[in-house]
Amino acid sequence: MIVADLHIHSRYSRATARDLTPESLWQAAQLKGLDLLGAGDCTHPAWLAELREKLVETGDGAYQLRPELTSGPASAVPEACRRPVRFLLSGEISCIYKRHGATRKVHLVVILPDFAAAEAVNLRLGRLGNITSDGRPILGLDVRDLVELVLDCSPEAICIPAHIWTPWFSLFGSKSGFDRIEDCFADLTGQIHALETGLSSDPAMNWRLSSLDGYTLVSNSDAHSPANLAREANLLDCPPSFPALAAALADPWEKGFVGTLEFFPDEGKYHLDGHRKCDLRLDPVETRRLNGRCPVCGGPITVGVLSRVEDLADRPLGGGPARRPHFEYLVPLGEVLGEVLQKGPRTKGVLQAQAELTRRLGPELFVLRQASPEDLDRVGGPVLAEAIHRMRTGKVWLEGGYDGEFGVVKLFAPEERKELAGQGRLWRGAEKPRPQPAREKANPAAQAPLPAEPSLPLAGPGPSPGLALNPEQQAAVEASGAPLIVRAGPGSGKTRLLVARAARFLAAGADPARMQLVTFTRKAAGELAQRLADACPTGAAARVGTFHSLGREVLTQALGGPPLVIDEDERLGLVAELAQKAGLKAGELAQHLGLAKQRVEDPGEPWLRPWFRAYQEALAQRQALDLDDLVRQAVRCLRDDPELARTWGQRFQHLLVDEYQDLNPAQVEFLRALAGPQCQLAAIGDPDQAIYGFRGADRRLFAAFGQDFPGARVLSLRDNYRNRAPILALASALMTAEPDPGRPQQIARAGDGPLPLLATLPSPEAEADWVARQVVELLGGVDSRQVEAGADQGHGYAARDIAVLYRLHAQAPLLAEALARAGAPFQVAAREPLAETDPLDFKAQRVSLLSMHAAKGLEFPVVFVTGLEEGLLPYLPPERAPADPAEERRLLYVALTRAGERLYLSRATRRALYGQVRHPGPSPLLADLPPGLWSQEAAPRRARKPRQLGLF
DNA sequence: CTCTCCGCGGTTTTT
DNA sequence: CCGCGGAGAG
Repeated sequence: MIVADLHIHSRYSRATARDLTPESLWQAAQLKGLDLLGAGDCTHPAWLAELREKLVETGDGAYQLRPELTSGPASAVPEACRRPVRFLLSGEISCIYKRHGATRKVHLVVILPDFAAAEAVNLRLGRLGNITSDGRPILGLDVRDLVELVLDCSPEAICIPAHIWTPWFSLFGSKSGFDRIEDCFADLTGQIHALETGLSSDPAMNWRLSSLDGYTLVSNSDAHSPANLAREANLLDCPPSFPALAAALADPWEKGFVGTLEFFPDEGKYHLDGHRKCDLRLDPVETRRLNGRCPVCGGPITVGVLSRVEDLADRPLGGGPARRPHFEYLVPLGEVLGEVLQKGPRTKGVLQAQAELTRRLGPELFVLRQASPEDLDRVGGPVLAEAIHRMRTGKVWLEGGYDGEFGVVKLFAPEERKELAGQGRLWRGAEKPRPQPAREKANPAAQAPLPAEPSLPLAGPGPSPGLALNPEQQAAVEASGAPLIVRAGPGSGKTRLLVARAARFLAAGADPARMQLVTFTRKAAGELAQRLADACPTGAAARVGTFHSLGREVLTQALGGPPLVIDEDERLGLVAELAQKAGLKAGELAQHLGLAKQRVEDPGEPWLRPWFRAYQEALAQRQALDLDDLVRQAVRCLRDDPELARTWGQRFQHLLVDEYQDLNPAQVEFLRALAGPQCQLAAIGDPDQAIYGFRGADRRLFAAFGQDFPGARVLSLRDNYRNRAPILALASALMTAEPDPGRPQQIARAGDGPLPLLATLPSPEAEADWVARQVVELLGGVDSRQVEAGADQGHGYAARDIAVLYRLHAQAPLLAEALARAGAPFQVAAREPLAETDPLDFKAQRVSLLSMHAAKGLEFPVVFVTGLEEGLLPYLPPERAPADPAEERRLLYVALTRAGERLYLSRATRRALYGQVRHPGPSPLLADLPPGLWSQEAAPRRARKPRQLGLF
């Protein structure tokens, strides 16, 4: 018979002992009596490298410590404990993701056959998230997809859902788990053969779910220090190797899975229900009676494992399958000796006694399970013999753990303990106390079965109710007979309106080939096309494209073939050549030429004209155009060729233009040429969200629509369905400083919410830490330490609900580091879209870090807007022209209105930019936010120095 | 062709 | 300050 502990951690995991090395594990395994040990944290590159260096293959599917590492003086193992220790490669991965509308946090233990498999898994995981910052990586990844990935890398790999009942991080957890395994693993459910019951439940509790009958129930220590190894473990009657283990887990009765060594589940941290903060311990019946609400603080009670088992059980107390594996309860030897000696379990006397016992009798598990009463008496004394007898027979006092508080197991009654304390001599030779049996540990769930109350899965927000429109939207959809421009603020249903209008005219018989929707980006075009297809699934789709694609089409006809467009590198090379001749910086010339190209006419600046012409000539020599020319030259061709102008001017019955505030003069000219008298032109946009002036967009064209398209009708959408009232109030207040008679007062239709919060931090590092702390709290904690530190109950937000915005990409690394340290899954929006994405590209379940510009058009329930400082917003580049302050105000407006429910603002009072340390005051834009509309974070706690976790 | 060292420039971004 | 690109060496 061998004893196996398959789930532990290394020193690279959070809150673990620093002395967790392969050598110390080898030593501790022997002192405990383990034959087979999952080495843990195999997803961490540094730990895996260390394992590769220090372990060698045994040749039969396991590893062992290099012989030369077993001889150091520090690794002395008493003769009585010495045994071969086999290692396997194992690890635990934390998945945080949204599924069926609710946030899920599920931990998975993975055991891999060899280093090649571990490295293959790490390569894939490394692309999905940060696996270097924590031995137990936290990934924004559906655990079903993780299983697929692991099996893809290594078909023999063993996947075991970890501590399946803990409320916060598990398959069946009350806080973020599932009710059925199939709901979690879907089509891959069949790949799961074993479940880890965790400290707070024992096999008997699990037997009450007939749905678990087919699974092997395993127990592991989840140790964070060598001392905790084997506090739970598995008994196997098979060789200590990977293939034998895999076979035993898949076919326990035939292949030698014997059973488990267990904590008294009461001792687990989440056995009962309750509130640690409120000092409230409840059993499931009481929780029911209180309707799940804490009578002290009113918050939801943390529902423990016992309750959860009751909820999902379909068998009565004591019920179970016909055939049940063996299991036995243990109390760690340190705790037993602590009671015997009336001292704490980690005190010097206890440690000495423990060392003496293992030296003279054998490993801890032998002492606890197998040593004869006589031997125990001889070495430890009668009190010890009695204590262990009671443990073995289950005659113990139990006080259930709850809400992260460990439970208490006592082998002696209080009055016995008093008696013992008076005796003085407890260790070896102490008198045997009168045995006074305590409550027998028959079954932990000593309560009457509870009436089953179905726990409903959280319903996500329902689908948007078709194309239901408010009266203003309806008017904008119907309007015809004149050019139309609609001013549509954030969250006013801009896209819905465009789609509804197109659908309405298509339904009325408009020719789809003569209807064109125009956007700026291909992404926007794609989304619009999709929405339109959804809205009118039967009819032929209208044309949806970008200004550039439309320009290309015109030019193709004008030139009798598709134009050749030079790519960006080529263009920059060309400009650089010219710049050298001109004695200018390449970047500077490129910018001027680029801006000039936003207009149809050649530039007016005399100094620029020759270079502009030279540039155009160079293009002509190559018979090529640049991207801006697609629109500009199309307009010129339409000007010069009446026949072409007629064709295109008559072509469209409907033109629908998105983001009109971002147009440049060339694009307006283009529209004028395309919108003939028969054409219904409808434009939509929001001049308050015009943030691309720096690349030639001219928001004044929005107001000038009436001049460019005479007889135009102007409408506004006032209802805002996105931003909670306090967020909208703050954003609106920001814009009142820039008066605009045409601006409608938006009406908050999304309901009330918390006030936006501004935090002032001493440094960018502290700011990043603050953001990370808030994120962790919003996620309800990403590890148990945070949960136990009272990281609130969470708010039901998933990582993908949260965005962190900044003015400069240079701010991103610190924020990313802080989130990585905090263990929150995140992604940084790349400046350029990544050329290659992983083929197994899962829907991102991560916090998004992106620039305020990149956030345009997006929305998130929770938004952080960082770096609200003098010099950063509005941005004042050192030694350069300052950014347009009005545009920077609109940029902040865009940023604020990305937030649906919660808005956090932050600034640092020290910031180093380009090597210069500055002490900026608050952004002057903050002065325009009336004090009543936001709250301040009072004296933020100073950031703790983060412990260095990784080497990478 | 590849490596290293030095100097300088360094918002925001789409086609 | 620090990353990238150009230049010069091997």
